[in-house]
Amino acid sequence: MNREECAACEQLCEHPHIICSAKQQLPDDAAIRNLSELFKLVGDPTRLKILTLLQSHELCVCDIAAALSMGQSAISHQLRLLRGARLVKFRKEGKSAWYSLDDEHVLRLILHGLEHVQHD
Amino acid sequence: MNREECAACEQLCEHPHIICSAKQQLPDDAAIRNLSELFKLVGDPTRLKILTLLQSHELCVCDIAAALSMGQSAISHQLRLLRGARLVKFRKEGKSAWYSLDDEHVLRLILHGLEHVQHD
DNA sequence: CCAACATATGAATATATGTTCATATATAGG
DNA sequence: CCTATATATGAACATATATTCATATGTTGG
Repeated sequence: MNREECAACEQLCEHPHIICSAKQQLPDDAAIRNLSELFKLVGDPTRLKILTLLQSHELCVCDIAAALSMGQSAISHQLRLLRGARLVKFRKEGKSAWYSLDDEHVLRLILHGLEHVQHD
Repeated sequence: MNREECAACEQLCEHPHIICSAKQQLPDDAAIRNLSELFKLVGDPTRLKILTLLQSHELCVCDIAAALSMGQSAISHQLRLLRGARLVKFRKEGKSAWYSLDDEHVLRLILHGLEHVQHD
């Protein structure tokens, strides 16, 4: 246990031991930031639907918009966020942009969460 | 493939087949809502830290606040959200409230996400 | 009963976020 | 070239959200 880290605890509350041992379980700041950003991205109904739509075929923007009955612009904005986090990738073909999942990891995460939601 | 569902597609865009087959992969609305709420809850740095803090010991509110260097009120508000989604439970003992994870599922989901974040 | 303490909660505030609208860019067809 | 189409993007707006402050509730010890 780190002495300096505990110094603050002892003045502020009653269980410095517990606090310090719990703190060691915390991932570092970068991991927390990245992880919460990942979950936040998947934590929006529109983006969640986009990702599950893409689970087997690539789709172009207008197809996604039509499938979700939403405007093209809204979808495009969300795709930008997903692209930025490398959750989706795309290829251009003529006027169209075909989007697909960038790795299967995310889909597994979603399916994992789905089990959780459907089981309880 | 559902005829009625496809009717709209055919007027609006170019690939009705793809759209309709992609749509079938979508979980129902309730699942999407629950799933995105779950991910949204975990998609906040403070709540993510709270949940990982709790992964092995129960903790009282002031310990969590001290461990995260945050105000008691902020933690209490977040715990309420986590409680509402049954991600944490608590027991009262005298003046203190001891919080713990309500099931291990969530923790596994978080660790799963952590792999994703740390691997790329 | 009173003071000290732990927690909960409502109101207020600042910030983040999702969608829409208008428009820009780029490509294909005539 | 000019038009139609697909996509991207900036600005604006409405809504959601996280934290803080003040305060309420409930418990313990004197």
